[in-house]
Amino acid sequence: MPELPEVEVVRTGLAEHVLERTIESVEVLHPRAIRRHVPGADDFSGRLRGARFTEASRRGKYLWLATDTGEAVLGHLGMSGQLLLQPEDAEDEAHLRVRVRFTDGGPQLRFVDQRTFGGLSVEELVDGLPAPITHIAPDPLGQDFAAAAVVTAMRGKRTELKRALLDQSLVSGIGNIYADEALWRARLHWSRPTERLTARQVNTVLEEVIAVMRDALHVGGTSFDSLYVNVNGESGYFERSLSVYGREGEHCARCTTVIRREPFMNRSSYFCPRCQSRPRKRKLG
DNA sequence: CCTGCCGCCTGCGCGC
DNA sequence: TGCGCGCAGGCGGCAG
Repeated sequence: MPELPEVEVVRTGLAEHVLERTIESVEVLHPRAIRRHVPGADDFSGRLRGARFTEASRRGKYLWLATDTGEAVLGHLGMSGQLLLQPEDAEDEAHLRVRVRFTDGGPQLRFVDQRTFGGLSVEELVDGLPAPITHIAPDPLGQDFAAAAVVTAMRGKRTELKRALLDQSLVSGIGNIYADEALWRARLHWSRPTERLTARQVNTVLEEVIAVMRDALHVGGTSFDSLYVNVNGESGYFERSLSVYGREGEHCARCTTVIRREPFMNRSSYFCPRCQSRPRKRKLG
């Protein structure tokens, strides 16, 4: 469940269910799930055994659980990852990758990931951030988000607007869905060159990113299928509120023009060709 | 330095 | 019915 609102739903669930619990054992069932943990599975399990989770945090699409040993389990859900709380006797999921048992004998924490693009690792905290994600920019729902600085940085890039929105080192947490939704709300075409946008236009699209993510968060995030669920396996309801994403051939809610899909970075961009007019080619010089 | 493209994985739905 | 293909919400690494 990869974009910010879905990851935040998971973080909230973890905060409710795993804090102040002590780890009895950690079982790695698929080595690829901990490939970012360089010292390997035994080290991963060994570092966590006996530790207690103290805090559940998130930046963009990364989340981490700090422990009383001063380290943290860093997680990314990739395209298909789930963190679930399951009773001891619940059958193993088909794509169960990592299992955490607690000394209290309560529900296990399970990392389930069909495509294994996601993963877990144990990391040192550097100024409160796991070391591998210091390059990830603050996300739009965070306290430390500075819109003016992001506007300046984006306008300094020579790329297309949607590429900039997906660039996690500029602003984090945005993925394909919320990029398309924010662009539609801001009435901007995905391929607008960033260096020709006004500060006001970039500000608008960032404000719409915040608005659409807040809306999604209020209904538990976006779920297209059973892969995208909270820690209790429940789906969010934002899918029904999407204005353009996945709606090729349907009518724009603002102007009734037919929504289009275009190939973009080996996936898709959805947009209203009338509300979001394509940038004109401009002569060089 | 910057930008853009590729590979990593599995499963599902569609058209033939 | 079966098969091949395109598609899927992401990222790091690397080439140019």
